[in-house]
Amino acid sequence: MSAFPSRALSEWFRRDHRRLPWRETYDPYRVWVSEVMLQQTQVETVLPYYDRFLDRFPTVEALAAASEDAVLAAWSGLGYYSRARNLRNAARRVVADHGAHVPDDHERLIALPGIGRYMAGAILSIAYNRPFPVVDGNVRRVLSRLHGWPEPKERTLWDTAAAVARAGEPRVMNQAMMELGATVCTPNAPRCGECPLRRRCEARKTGAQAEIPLPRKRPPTVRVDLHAVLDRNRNGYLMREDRGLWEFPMLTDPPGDGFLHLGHCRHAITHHRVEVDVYRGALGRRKGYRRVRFDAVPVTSLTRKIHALAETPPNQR
DNA sequence: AATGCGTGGAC
DNA sequence: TGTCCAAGCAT
Repeated sequence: MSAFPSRALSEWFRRDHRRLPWRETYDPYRVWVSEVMLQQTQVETVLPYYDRFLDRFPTVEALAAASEDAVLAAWSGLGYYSRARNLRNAARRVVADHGAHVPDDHERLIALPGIGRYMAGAILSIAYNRPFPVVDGNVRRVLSRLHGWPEPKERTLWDTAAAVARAGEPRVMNQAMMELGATVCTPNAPRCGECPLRRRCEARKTGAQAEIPLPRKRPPTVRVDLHAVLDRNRNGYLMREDRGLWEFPMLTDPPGDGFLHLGHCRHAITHHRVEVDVYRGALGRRKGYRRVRFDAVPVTSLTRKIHALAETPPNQR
């Protein structure tokens, strides 16, 4: 077994990595914020949020002192809002229990809400340059192809990633693997000609890049028809707020007379001036209806518009 | 272990 | 236009 080509990889990273705002510092708090934002979220999406969020909450103390509403407002549009609530709660604990110092040991990091094995490894390696592994989707794909594993075991991936982190400067090695997966070893049409690992890559040897790694089995999509209730009263439309997100009440059965199905009323959103009534909790969270898969819901594209409208003060409309 | 979480990009 | 997909964390 030949050694991992750490030199080729680190030199490639130092030369070819994208210059991104969160790569201008190793400040643990900033690294942490970037990792939370980037979780399940693409770089392009995060870009407009990152600096703004840190202007608003420049330190872990500032974040800990902020209200949940203020943090959610800064997160609005990024999705996965429990990330923002966990981040704030974790910041409060860092201030209360660790003297506002982001922990530099695995046990204390992973005990914080919203920090799992990946994020602990990312903070330890990138901020503190300690040799802890990271396995995200990018690393998984790069390692699978490199070693020719169509269905890699988690255990094997983490063990292999740990060896990678130790093969050079941890913050460079880990970021290089993720950057490689994001920019070169992409899911479709990987640019193998530019890859610093190409001479060792098993998938490339056999031309099996497209089959490695195999997609994970997904449960079949269950379709559920949902009806958003568009209840126009004299002040506007009835809406509810679910932890910072505005939406129409939704029912599995068609609403009765006096209500309109949103699906028939798309124009209403853009053709009327919408005033928002806050409708809190009377339907219960998801009670009485189920949302099985988000993209099976026919009102998603409107939710964002509603959210934007709800945030605009009435005197600006 | 299987599932929900929100958004945006690919096709 | 709709449908699928990404891929970390908590539960």
